[in-house]
Amino acid sequence: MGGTRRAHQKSRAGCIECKRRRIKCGEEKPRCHQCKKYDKSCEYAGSTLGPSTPSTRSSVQLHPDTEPLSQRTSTTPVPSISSVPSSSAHIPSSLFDAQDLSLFHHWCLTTSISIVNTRNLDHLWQTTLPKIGFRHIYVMHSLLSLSALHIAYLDPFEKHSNILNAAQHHSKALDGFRQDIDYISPENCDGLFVNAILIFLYTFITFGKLYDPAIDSKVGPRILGADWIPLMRGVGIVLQVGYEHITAGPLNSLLSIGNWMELCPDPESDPDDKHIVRIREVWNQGDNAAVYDETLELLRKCRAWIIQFEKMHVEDTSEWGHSRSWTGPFLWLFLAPQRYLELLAQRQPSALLIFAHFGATLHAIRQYWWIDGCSKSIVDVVSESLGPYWDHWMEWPKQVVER
DNA sequence: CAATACGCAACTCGACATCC
DNA sequence: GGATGTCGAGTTGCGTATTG
Repeated sequence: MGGTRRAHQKSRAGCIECKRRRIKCGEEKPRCHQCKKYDKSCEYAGSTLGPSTPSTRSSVQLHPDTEPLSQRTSTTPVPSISSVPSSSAHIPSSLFDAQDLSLFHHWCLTTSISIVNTRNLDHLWQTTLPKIGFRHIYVMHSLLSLSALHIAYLDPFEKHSNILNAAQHHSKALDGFRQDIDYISPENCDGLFVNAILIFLYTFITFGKLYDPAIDSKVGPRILGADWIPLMRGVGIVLQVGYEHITAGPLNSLLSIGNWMELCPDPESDPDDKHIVRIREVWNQGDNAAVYDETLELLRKCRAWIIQFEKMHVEDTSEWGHSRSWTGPFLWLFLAPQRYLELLAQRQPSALLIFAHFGATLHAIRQYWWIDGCSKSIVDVVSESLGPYWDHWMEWPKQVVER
């Protein structure tokens, strides 16, 4: 005791173990010096820890009523699980507030089995994903955000507050994703991959039926890729590094692409194929024609993929493991050429037109609640962006989404 | 004696006030 | 409006007591 203390530089993002032990963390990644020295598992919080978030040492975070949900905005850091470590062994239960636990309960009982609603795959959403969520807190945030959106979808009276709550969790899920993607390893590639899918679902849901102009004034840019195009690149990086590990693990079934490679667009089984094919006239021989042609062929394939499941008998889909029609949009978005996504971001008319036809294609799988309303939003936003000059080419997508 | 626990000084940073 | 200062809540990690 006595004397002056040694001056020191404070870190702001030390690892969970060093914080718990109240010792200096050098923040080396993937393992800090202290954790290496004492052979501890070194985990960094999956979300940004705002300077004003309550101390992780105090256990006062079980306080659902201290801040009305309606006052929670994306710029107001929500106390509670923002600093939960990514290891289940280190999650103090007091860091979850009662509302989060309620959302988790809803995920396990209801939302998880509503995503694809197929017996063979429900287990993955209901059990495997929460397990990954215990290891990677950003995945847990994603699960909670989808759960909140699902409640908002089911109960219009609770819509506004649940959408706000979902936005909070989504923002933390994104923060964690951004942090972890710089350190892809066998330990986190499952978490990163599954989080990308969940973030994607979130994006779809929020510009579908649950779109709320009071909360989100920039739906147009979001629908046209402001959110999901950068995410697409992230998924590509995760799969480049972790593909073998993911396919060898519990998420294997999410990566299985069945007969996609052999699938051929078939005008006979798709009566609307002519509407898709005809938009080639728009870019015929012009700049980027090859990119648009390739993207359009992928879209036709995506339609063939969805249609084959519509026509399958239940016993056939069970042979497949489950109906995979819901994966169609993901496959198209993921396989679309990078150049196409750039052209879409630039709002080139041909790219927008293809995207509107993709929107119309989504209409075929609107039985999934998370896609309900997306097709109309996409077509509306594209139509507004293109203007009346393109109405002739937008006729069919507009018709489809009004059905 | 090394590892762990934790009191509390030092520090950070947002909010607000004041001045230019 | 921007720059600067002050305040105080919250966070970090030094240094020491305790434990095995």
